Amino acid sequence: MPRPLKISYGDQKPPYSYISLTAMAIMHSPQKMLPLSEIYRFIMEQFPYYRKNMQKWQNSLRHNLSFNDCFVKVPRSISKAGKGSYWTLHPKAFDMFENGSLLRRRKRFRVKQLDKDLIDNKLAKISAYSRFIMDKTNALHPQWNSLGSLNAALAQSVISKAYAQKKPEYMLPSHSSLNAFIESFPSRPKREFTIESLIAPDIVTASDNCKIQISSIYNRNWESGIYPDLVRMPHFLQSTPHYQSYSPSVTHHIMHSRQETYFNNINMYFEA
DNA sequence: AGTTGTTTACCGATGA
DNA sequence: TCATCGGTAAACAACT
Ligand SMILES: [Mg+2]
Repeated sequence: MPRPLKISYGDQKPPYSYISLTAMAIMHSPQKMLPLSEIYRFIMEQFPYYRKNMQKWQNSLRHNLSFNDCFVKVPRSISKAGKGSYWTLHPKAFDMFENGSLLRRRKRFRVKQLDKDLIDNKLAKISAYSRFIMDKTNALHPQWNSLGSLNAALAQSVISKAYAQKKPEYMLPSHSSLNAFIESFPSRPKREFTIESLIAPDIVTASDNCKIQISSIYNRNWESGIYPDLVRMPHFLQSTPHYQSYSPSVTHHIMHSRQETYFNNINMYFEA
């Protein structure tokens, strides 16, 4: 990663690309991830050049965050307030700026298309799983699917009570067996070379009111300390017909990666 | 209304 | 030289 600079560039433009500057900010943060506003702050504090024309270079920086695979979003935990996601580096991009920090890298970091296909498959399974959950919820409590004015707290208590009583129709696989359970769902066929499928956004519609979008992928271990504060896979009981956002986690292994654990962070939106 | 994030497009710079 | 990397502008969706 680019070095911290004791050198002051004054009003001169520092010899770093936006990618370098962003990586610098991220690597200097305690948890190796920052919200967008903190990336701004770091750059402006370190380099006076960027205290002017903020709308322009911040637009460029946002473009870099989205465009480059080396930057991935990490969803905020529900407990933490905040506007956007955290941004971190893809673990395989951590040594991207090994030899100094030049304006231009040898190669632009890209995630293998095969990996993206793997994510797509997993996403389809999770989508099917969420549909299963939604259908099951609707079957058990069809009245909850009717419009709006449901008492979410009441629904929560009803279901958590049934769950505590271990009523079989309410039970879900434990978290430890969840991955296998999700894996048992069918995946989507390979992406076809039609215009529509190539143009289609990476959003899979599980059911009418459930959208799932890949938020980030990374491969840190639980022990690495950088692991974000994720929320466990929610009970289907939590998916009341109110707008909610979850960050379920799913593990899978990718070929040639030995001890690394890949995590998909996926935002699921349920709306009434 | 301002922020955050995605995407397309164009062009200059740069490295192999 | 040529493929690609980086900077910039801009349209736009979605969220707070
Ligand atoms: Mg990205």
